[in-house]
Amino acid sequence: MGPTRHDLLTIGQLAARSGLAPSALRYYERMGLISAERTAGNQRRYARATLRRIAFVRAAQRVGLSLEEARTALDRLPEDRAPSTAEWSAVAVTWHERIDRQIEELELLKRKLTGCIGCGCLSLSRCALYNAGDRAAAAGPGARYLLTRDPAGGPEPGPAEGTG
Amino acid sequence: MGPTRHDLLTIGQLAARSGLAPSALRYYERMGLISAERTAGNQRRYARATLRRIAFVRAAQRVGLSLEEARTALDRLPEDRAPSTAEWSAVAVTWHERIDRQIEELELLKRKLTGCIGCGCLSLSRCALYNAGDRAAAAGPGARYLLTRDPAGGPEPGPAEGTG
DNA sequence: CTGCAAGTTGAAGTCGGCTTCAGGTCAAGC
DNA sequence: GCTTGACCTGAAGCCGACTTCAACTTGCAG
Repeated sequence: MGPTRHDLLTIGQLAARSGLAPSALRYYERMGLISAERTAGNQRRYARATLRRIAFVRAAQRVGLSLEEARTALDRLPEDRAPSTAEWSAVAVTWHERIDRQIEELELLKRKLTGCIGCGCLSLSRCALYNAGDRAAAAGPGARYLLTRDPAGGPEPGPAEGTG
Repeated sequence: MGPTRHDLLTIGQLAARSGLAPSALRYYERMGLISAERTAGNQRRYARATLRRIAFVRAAQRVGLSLEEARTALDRLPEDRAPSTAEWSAVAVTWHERIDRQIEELELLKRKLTGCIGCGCLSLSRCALYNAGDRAAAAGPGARYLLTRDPAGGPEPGPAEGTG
């Protein structure tokens, strides 16, 4: 028994339940994150499991993954049922590590910043804050930061730290 | 005395010393972050203090500020000399707070993630990770994270990698 | 004086994650 | 059967922080 008609959601219903805009859902579909059946009239109808996939994607984003990375991670989980504890915990542990790394780097930044209060130098060659020689600082065009700002504020992509 | 000719840097020299591309320096100028004198032939010549301004901007970016915010912060520091300890510490304290907030949110996220390992639910309505009711989660389209990704050479950030 | 690297400009392109728009179609209540 | 609102599509726009491009000018070594 596949999903009955009652289990299928229109894009509007899915949008309401997931908190995402219909346009975002269509975008997710283009990105290969979710999929939908179609009615005879070509309208999307989503299975309930789609809600779980969306939950996963949103969680992945919170951890700092791009949609592309989320898609990769998603491919490792079952499509039509809730992941087992083992399956989910494998993912969660990885995410945990990511978060720890991010926190670590922020701690480092904080320490350097504190040092800079003392030195007041702000020179390119000497300032520890500027020269923080960690991966984040040296990271190429792919490097991004996960930054939280006040909701009232505008969007805020991280520094591009591009080296060329 | 003002800067002598020897103290003035071409855009290429400034780029080499700051690690930024010339195009980025021109962009910073358009954004009002730095400025330059011009030669008779209209080429930019930068005072050495510009290096300090750039250092400040890059540091600001690391803390998660946009260039616009960096400009605002920059306006509070002296243009032609190193900031005093008091001046710098006022700025640094603010940045410190930002970092602390970011760390706090990551810690929260981590706790929720840990909880999710136990529950394995990943349901939109119940998953604490998805529903993390803090500002970051609730923030609309403007919400962004400051995410550190591995540079090209680094270890794979692949989710769910070999942790199972 | 010549030759060429390095500089100049404005305009357009890039990336990610969407939103918005225009113009047309579908589903369902009355 | 008609109306209305939800849905469809592809294309374009948006944000920030840049880069890239084309076409042209400067500055300096030889």
